[in-house]
Amino acid sequence: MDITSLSDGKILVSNADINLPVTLDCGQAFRWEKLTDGSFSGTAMGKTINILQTTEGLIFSGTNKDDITNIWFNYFDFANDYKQIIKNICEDKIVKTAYEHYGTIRILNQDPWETVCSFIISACNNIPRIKGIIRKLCDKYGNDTENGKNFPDAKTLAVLSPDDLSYLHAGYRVPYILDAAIKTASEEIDFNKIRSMPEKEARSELMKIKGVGRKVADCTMLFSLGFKDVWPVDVHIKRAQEKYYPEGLPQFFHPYSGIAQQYVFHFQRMGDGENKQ
DNA sequence: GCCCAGGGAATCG
DNA sequence: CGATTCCATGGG
Repeated sequence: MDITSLSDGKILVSNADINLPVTLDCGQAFRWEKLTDGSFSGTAMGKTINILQTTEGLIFSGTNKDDITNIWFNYFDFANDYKQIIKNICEDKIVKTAYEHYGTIRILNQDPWETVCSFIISACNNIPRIKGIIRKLCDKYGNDTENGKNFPDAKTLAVLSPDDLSYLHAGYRVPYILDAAIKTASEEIDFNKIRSMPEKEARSELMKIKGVGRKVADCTMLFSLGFKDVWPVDVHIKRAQEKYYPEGLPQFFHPYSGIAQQYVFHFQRMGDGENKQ
C-alpha cells in the first residue's frame, strides 16, 4: 500500500486490496452515501471525508496523510492480510463464487458505541430505513465535524427522554437506544475492556444492554471490536444456512468466519439470481 | 389489507 | 433449553 499526496490536496492510496463500494455498502456501516460520481462521502471516527475508487487506487478528499495512517488504515482493517484469509475461506464454493463476483470485502473497525446503537436500530428493519433513522439522529444530536455531523456521543443521548427521540419514528427501539446510551456513558459498558475479553464473555457483556441479543452483539463484535470469528445470524444468513449449509459450517472458516459470513450474506442478498436487491 | 425488514424481551412448557 | 407472541414503522 502506497500513500501519495496529489497536487490538488487529495491523497492517493494505491495497491489497496479492497472493493470500496461493496465494503461500504454491504450493510456493516450505515453512514456512507454514494454520490453520482461513484465516490462515497461519510463521517466516521469524528471525520467527514470523501473516497473515490479508480483504477489508480483510492482517492481520499478532505483528509491528510496523518489521518490516513492513524485513522483510516485501521478503519479499513488494512493491518490484516485479506488475500491470505480469503484464500483459506474460498475452499467453500459459495464464498469462492461471491469473492469472484465482489472482490475483497473488508471488515471495518468502526466505533463500538456507534455500531451497537446502529444495530439496535437495525432490529426487524430494512437498510434504507435504518440509514434514515441514523441520519435523523445525527442531524439533530451529532457534533459538527469540518464537513458534516458525527454520530452523537453516548453522553448526549443518555440524558434524553423517549419523547426527545419520537421524531425518529424508531418505535420500540427508542428505549433500547437510551439504555445503551446510559450504560455506555456511565461506563457500566466499557468497550475497551470488552475488546480484550474472550468471545463468550464479550458477548454476554454486550447483551446486558436492553435490545442487544445474540445477533446485535455479534455484529458489534465483528464490525467494531476486532472479533473476526463470530457469525452473526440474521434472516438472510438463516436462509443461506438452510439452503447451503444444512450439515453445518465448514471448519476452515475459523478463525475468520466473520469474513466468510460477509461473503455468504452478500451472496444471499444479491448473488444467487433469485433474490432482489 | 398483507408481507417483509441484518431481532429481542417476556412468557410459556 | 425451544417455541410463541408481541413489539412500532414504513415500503412494496
